[in-house]
Amino acid sequence: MTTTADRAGRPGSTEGLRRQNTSLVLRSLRQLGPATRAELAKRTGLAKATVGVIVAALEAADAVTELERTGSAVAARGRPGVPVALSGRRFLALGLELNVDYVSVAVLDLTGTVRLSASRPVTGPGDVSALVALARWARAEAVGEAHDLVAAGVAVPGLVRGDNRTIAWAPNIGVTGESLAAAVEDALGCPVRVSNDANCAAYAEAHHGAAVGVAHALYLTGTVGIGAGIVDRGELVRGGAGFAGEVGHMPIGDSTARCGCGRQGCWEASIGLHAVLARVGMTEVETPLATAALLAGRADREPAVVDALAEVGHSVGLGLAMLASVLDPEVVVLGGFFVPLGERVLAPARAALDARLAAPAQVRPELRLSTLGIQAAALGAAEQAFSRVFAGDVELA
Amino acid sequence: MTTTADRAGRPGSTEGLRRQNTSLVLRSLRQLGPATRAELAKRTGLAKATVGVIVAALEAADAVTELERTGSAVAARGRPGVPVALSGRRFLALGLELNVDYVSVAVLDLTGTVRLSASRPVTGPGDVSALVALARWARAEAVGEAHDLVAAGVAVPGLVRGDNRTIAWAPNIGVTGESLAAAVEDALGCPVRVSNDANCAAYAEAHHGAAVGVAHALYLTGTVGIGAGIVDRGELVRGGAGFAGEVGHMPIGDSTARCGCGRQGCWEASIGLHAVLARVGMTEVETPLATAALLAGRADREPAVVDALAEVGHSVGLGLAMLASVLDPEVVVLGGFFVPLGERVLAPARAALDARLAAPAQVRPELRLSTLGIQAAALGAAEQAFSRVFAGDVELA
DNA sequence: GACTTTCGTTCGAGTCTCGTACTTAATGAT
DNA sequence: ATCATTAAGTACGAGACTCGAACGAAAGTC
Repeated sequence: MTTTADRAGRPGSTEGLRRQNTSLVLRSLRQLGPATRAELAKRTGLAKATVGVIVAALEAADAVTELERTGSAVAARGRPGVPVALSGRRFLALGLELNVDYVSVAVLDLTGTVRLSASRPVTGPGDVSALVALARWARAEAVGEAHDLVAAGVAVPGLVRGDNRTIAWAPNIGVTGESLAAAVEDALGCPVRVSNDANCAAYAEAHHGAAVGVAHALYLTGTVGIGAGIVDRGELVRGGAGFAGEVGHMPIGDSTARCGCGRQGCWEASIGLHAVLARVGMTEVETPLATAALLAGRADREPAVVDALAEVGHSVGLGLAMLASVLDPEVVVLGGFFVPLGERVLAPARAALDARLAAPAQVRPELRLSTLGIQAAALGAAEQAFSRVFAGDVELA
Repeated sequence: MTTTADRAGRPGSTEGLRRQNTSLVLRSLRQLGPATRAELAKRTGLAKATVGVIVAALEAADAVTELERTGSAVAARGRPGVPVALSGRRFLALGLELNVDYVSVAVLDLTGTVRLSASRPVTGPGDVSALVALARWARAEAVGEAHDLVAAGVAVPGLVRGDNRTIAWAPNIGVTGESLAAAVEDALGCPVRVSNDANCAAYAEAHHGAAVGVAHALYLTGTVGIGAGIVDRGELVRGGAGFAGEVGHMPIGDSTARCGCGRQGCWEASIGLHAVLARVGMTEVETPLATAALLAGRADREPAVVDALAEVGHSVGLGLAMLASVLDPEVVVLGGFFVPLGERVLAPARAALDARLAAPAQVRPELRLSTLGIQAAALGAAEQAFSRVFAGDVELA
């Protein structure tokens, strides 16, 4: 059992202090954009001299670069400062996703720019060798000899333990244990962390997508199953074993609906892809997203489909009401097959949510659609790989 | 809107480093008990010399004391060390609870010992002057001139904003805004933080009660309403506005049950005190706890009551299944009127929970009864007041 | 061209942690 | 009894870091 003693328990040396302040500068540059040293001092509260030293070290490590002074700048009074920005020249992070019908990869640089992003369909579920091949290809393509790969992350649809390594249960891809982490580590030669796909996607939306800068966000993904990722105070809520966010089998919606898990009344059985298709008498095509796009097309012509989607939206809203009561997020992002369905699901979900808000003082969380699409999980995995840098746990040198 | 930039954003000086390491030593003493300087060095990873300096400073501030060498110690080889322990001599924290039918107070010293604990019934709901009087009395009684009051906390049944000051909505006590915080601050002359009562109780259980040392715990309180407190990684999950844990009005259980809030199907309408009493045809006596004790007595004689409580337990389990899916706690603590009802509710709740666990890999969270009773919230408020000390945010001097 | 304003750096002072060496206090062997 | 051994706690100097003040540099303004 995890105890509170684990947490926050490392001794701090002066070197640690340096890392801490360095990460403060890095975060400031990442979140608030380029700035002169003087501006950075104001932003961070550090002394001008300290910022100077830190920036010099970062510059030497090729983590930041001085920008050309923009001629269009407002003519200020004194000596103009030279803006410093994060540099994408050296440090990269890599994110992978191993899913049922595809594998994908994203490479991110320190500035947050996506350097490479690709998906490939796979024939069988849980094709680890395809993932490793994709990883190797991405490494050769985007990283090469000129860059340093800081770390990598792998997103999987399944339960991953709190060690960010061990897959406890992932029936859809049929991979368990630490073998996946080991295989990818071997292929890339850098530290690898495995995470749940919804958690990764949530992290991605909170850093790049529809919920940028939001500290308390909830991400709901719809594929065949339903999964959630929870961001509280900017950090993922993982739970005791690392299994938080497994919302697909909560008893919500139609209590008679049979679920693939063998029980009745699971949320997934009301709003999962198969449930939606059953409602409108449609069969699945290649991917959930393609299927949903087709469905959205039909909704333009058939009022019955609109009604069916409204019912789905209602169940979505009911579940979100539950989650909002528990977690009080500022923004809820819907991903997966919900994106093509758009307002047809969102609007009734909002209505159901409004009807279910606990207190007058409580504000309905904003419902948004994912902007990252299928790349969300891989992107989030990459961003998570950088998180240790921005947290000051690891040094750029 | 809160953004991620708020978090973790203070610059670190060498002085801050010192505070950080000092808090590391304090936490080690609090969680793992007294230890010699050498043992502390091993526990924390700090150098022996550093621990010596830190302990000397803490001793000078009367925050720790050297213990008499226990004669019964195993005869070790070299020079025996002198154990150092947290001292209760100087620093105290005070916790208050303002509730519908009572106010209560708890005073805690640095060692975690409860120095004073008292409850008083009040005539009208939200009797702020009674709370202030109790606070003054406790200050005179337990703090006096000999001690330093580090900080205080107030627990209230209602929605408190993330600033830990502003009450946004608390219909049961009819107090809103910052007036309560100001009144208590004025009476005590130390910083005051206001929090939700369930959050405080959860914090108390995680530090003193049924979930000591558990990093991921969920607390469920039953009074007239139902509320939850969420502990993740040892810290309270507050949500965007600070309203996380408002689980009473989630749509769970009997979907036709009418709730006091005007809607149907709220969890509270199935497992709240009034719902339970209605099931067995009983009326409320003075307090929820007394009522539940009476009810437990009836259950010894009347099988129908046992059945009714089993139904309640089932609904409790259903809701906990939901919460466990979302949050994955290691331990769930039930408080309030659930305590007297004990296994009569717990056992069916466990059964319902087992039937609803999402994945085979998922372990059912342990269900326990609160051990702190009515004092939980006040105790948690006091403990929270100390949290800034143990986090290294504030110095003992 | 002198003045003002602001940026970035230099430098010395002050803190803090750390490793080493040293002193102290106990046990166990001779 | 005496001395080696073992381990705890302390003293001290080295090294790292941040900070404020002072200073030089690079603009615009009068």
